[in-house]
Order: sequence, then structure tokens, then C-alpha cells
Amino acid sequence: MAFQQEAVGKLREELGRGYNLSAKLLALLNQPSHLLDCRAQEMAMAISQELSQVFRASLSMLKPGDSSRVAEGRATEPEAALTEDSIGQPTPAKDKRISGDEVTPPRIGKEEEITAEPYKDGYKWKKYGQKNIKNRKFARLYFRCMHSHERGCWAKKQLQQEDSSIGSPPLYKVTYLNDHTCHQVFPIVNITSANLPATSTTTRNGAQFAPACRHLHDGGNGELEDIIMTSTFTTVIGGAAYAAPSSTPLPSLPPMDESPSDLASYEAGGGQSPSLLDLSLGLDEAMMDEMYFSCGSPFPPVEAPAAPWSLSSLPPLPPMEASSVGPAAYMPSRGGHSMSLDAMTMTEIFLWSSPLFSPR
DNA sequence: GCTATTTGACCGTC
DNA sequence: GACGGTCAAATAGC
Repeated sequence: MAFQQEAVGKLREELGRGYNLSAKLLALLNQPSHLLDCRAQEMAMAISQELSQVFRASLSMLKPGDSSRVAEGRATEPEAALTEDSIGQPTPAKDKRISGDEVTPPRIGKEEEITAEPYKDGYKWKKYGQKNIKNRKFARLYFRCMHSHERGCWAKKQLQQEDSSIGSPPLYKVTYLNDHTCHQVFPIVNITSANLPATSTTTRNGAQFAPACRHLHDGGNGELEDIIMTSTFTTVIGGAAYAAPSSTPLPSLPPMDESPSDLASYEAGGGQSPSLLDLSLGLDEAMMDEMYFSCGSPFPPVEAPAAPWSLSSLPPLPPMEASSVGPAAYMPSRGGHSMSLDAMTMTEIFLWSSPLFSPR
């Protein structure tokens, strides 16, 4: 029990970091468009990238069976290692054959699946080896991410055709090692209700997605899981349960400049619970209670300063204590230069600015 | 000529 | 020493 509390504490810490970053990003994006020069855009991208790392690290902490990583503190994903409080810390180098500045990250995030289409996972892979395995009819193929060198992405994949799959269709056991760290900046795309499709699909993670997202994924970018990740954590941070049942079409998102009342009506229309956290993370009841207590509304709304401004001039953020203010207090209020950070705002921000949705 | 793939050799682990 | 994973030179394809 104390272990779980510690785990939740670590998760809160990570989410709090994301909260602070979101405030900076929000302030940046709140500038008049003519003030958004290249430097500001680069800054926004940098913040956005770090936010994506926060979310990934947080998600990895929430993966069932990975509680040990939670207890150890920040997830040990390579991309999570490049955070401000980890700079300067030694990076484990296990592979002695790699010399110079290159190091090998710890083996993490091993994931297996059986599929008939092992090459359609949304990423570009480069084959670097093939090996005949004892007692196997088919050779095992070894792939690494196409961007392993230029972007230092350590994602790998092993492909093993099942012995029992002789004939049609052949089945392959795909083993993924390490997470992709090769996300890059994506051209700004405003995803609105107009291009959200009416039906959903299921990923290998079991989460529900819409085809409009899937086409991005199948296009070789792997954004699909990023989108659901973003949705999940905007839900957590915003304190609103923004998730539709698997059989329910995705509702329309209100436009950026529309009244926030649309969100309330949307939620009243059945889009509330169970949240994605409930559906996909498999946390036990006590953990979920703790999560909702901690994350349901732990963060007061973020107020962006009026432009012009600089990151260093941002006002200090309020303390991250559990607030008695309910989710209703996080409804959007977008008048003038001040607006609240709510789930919808976060979703909109990340849908068009996050490097999570970038081609590789 | 450039890039991607193949494949034998090498290395670490058990 | 067997085995699995990786490297890197050779080869193929464009």
C-alpha cells in the first residue's frame, strides 16, 4: 500500500512537471500570431517535445506490471532521460562494443505481439541482421529504427515467423524493444471535428481510435498511440473524463473560439465515463481511487500572462496541492489573453503543436 | 554511385 | 561450448 502511495507520488510529480510545461506552452501560444517568430516557435516545439516525454514517462509508469519503474522514480525510457533534472546524470552503457559518445540504453519496454502483417506498424525499420534460431523453422529477422543513427532512436524489432504458421496466412511473432525516440516536429495541423471520423478502430494496445488518426499511423508516423496518449493525459490534467465508449462515434470537438458550454453538453451526452484510464490502464481499485483523488483536479487552472512576454518572466505557478475545486472549474474560459487550461484546451494544443504527431 | 540488404564473423551471456 | 544478438564487408538493386 505504501508502495502504491509512493508510486502515485512519483506519478503526481511527473504530471506536475507536465503541468508547469503546459503553462509555459500555453503562454507562448497565447501570443498574438504576429509575435510568434521563429524563436518562439522553436521554443514552443521544445516545450512540446518535453511535454510528450512527460506523458510518455507517466504512461509507462501506469503500465500494468511496471510498478517497479514507478517506484524507481522517473521512467527509464531513453527519451525521458533528456529532461532538465536528468541532464548530467550518467547514462548506463552496457554494450562495450559501442565506443565514443554513443551508449546503449537499458533494455526496456519489451512488447510482443502475434500478427499476420508484421511490417505494417507505422514505423520505418532497417534490417540489420538475420539469424537461424535453434529449433525454429524460420530465421529470426532483426530490425532497428530507420532513424537510429541520426536521431539516436534505439527502437528495435525482432520478427520471427511462427513454426505453426506454414501455409496461409503466415503468422509472425513481433518483439519490440525500446520505445521510439525519433519524434520530430510536425507541420501544424488543425485537427477539428470536421476531420474526425465517425467510427473507431482498435490498436494493438486495445485503445479505440478513429480512422482519421489511423491513416496517420499507417502512413508511417506512429501518431496513433500518441493521440490516445495525449487524450488520456489531457483528461488526467484537465480533470475531465473525455472518452467515448468503444461503440460510440467520437463526438465533435468544439472549435477553439467556441463557447465552452459545448463541452458540458458533450459530456452530458454520454462522453463522460469510463475514462480511458479506466479502460486501458488496468489499475486496481485503490490505485484508481488514489488517481482520481490526486489527478481529478490537482492543478489549478493555468493563467497565461498577457503578451508580450518571455519564458523567464512567467509568473510562478500555484502550488500543486490537491484542490477542492471540481472539474467544472476547469471549463474553458478563453476571453482576452487569459484562459484556463482545461482538457479541451490541452487536447487542441497538442493535436496541432505536439511533436508526438510528427512524421519520422 | 548510392542505398538497402545479405550473410559470415564476432562478441557477450549462460 | 552453444546460442542469440550485432557488426560490417560484400553484394544486389536502382
